[in-house]
Amino acid sequence: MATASDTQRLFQQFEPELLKKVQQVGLVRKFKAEDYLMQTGQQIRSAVLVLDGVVKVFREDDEGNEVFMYNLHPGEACAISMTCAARQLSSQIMAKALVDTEVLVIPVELMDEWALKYRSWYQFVLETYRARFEELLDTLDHIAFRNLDERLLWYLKQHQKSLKSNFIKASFTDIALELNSSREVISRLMKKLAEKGHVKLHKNEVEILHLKM
Amino acid sequence: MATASDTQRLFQQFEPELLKKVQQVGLVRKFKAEDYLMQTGQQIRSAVLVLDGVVKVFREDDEGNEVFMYNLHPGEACAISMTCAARQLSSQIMAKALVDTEVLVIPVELMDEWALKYRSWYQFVLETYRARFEELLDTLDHIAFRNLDERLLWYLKQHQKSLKSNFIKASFTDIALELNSSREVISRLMKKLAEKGHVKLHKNEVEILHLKM
DNA sequence: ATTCTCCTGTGATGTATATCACGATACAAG
DNA sequence: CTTGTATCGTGATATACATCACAGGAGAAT
Repeated sequence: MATASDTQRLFQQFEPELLKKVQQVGLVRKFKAEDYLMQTGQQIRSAVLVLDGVVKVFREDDEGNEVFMYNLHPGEACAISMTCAARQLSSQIMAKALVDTEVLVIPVELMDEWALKYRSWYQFVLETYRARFEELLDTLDHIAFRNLDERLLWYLKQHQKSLKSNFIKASFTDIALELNSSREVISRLMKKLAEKGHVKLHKNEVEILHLKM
Repeated sequence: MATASDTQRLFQQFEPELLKKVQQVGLVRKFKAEDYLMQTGQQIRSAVLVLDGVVKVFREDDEGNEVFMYNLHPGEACAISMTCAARQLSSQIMAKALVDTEVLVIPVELMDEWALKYRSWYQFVLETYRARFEELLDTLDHIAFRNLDERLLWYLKQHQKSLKSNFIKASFTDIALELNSSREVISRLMKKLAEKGHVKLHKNEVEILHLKM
């Protein structure tokens, strides 16, 4: 459970007055692992700041295929929620808690007000955009230029970093869905990684032993 | 050549005072078709607003492969330049004039000042981000989910719309580069499109006759 | 006119990945 | 224990696309 001092630590770049307001008006919402924070088509009415946990942001097409966009961690915010909120638009993306997660919800009306009033809030919004944009570009690079084996490695690294754990609880079917591939292919690639000693395979779980960086 | 009244028309959402300032301090820079406005690694010191022409924004990897991101049109701005400028970072992207182009360059110092002072500037920055982000997501969708034939059609449509012309001056080699494919493959796909009556092929030029939308 | 260079067309072949088909194993529920 | 339901492994085949090899044509330069 995130405390007031956690908030302070995560957003220490905020001016004291802004920080106080954030704590006053921000609504804390909790999500269990696997819960959806946002779904395609859903109306957005507020900005979302992550306090604790990890949120996977991704895109889904008509046939249920998905593309991973990026993970959000404590102290980070969803860029989409910020701009869509500002214009009352509906989201084109999905957001899902990877583990138990807490977020701070800021009503849309305040965002505009704060942007004009607090330099640190404006900077935060801008930095959020810049960071998400760069992550999205990184994802684009991988999809455009890399083969599946490299993308699988990338996937494993991302999860290791985001979850701060060497154990990834996911079936090959899950992983295949995230990478727009198929179970059989993931199975074969994982076997190769296991043979090279990079991972150890368990039922419904991949243990990361050592990934060359 | 873009006039003061063009600027006014393109950015009519700006408050009168802001518009005046933009015209006062904005530096007009002209680029010929094929000129680069920005290259990977280059330091960014200003925001760029497009007044006239079309600017292609794309990414390039180490081996010279590229991914198209989006085109910028009059009244639009480069999101990358905005955030990177704000943090004095270097760009990870390339920007190139597709036709003769005029842009308005705003020094980075003013961006922050204006954001706190003019609501319409802040809105503009936010809207720029939102729009570029969405376009990037669209691109991501195409690369992740579509086959080359669909992506080629998409490419043709984009150019038709951006250039407001049915004639695309580009060799198959150029197009292949933009789509991360190869000349031979584009040649075969174009032949199919020509057989279906969608395009007519000329030397170094593709004429769009009728694209199913 | 000759040569050179760039653009295009096309068959043959290679490679990465998807899909199909099937069997084996593990765990949960009855 | 039995049955059902996910999960995983693996060979065979199919598909999209890249790459190779080569040839013909168009325009620029000499």
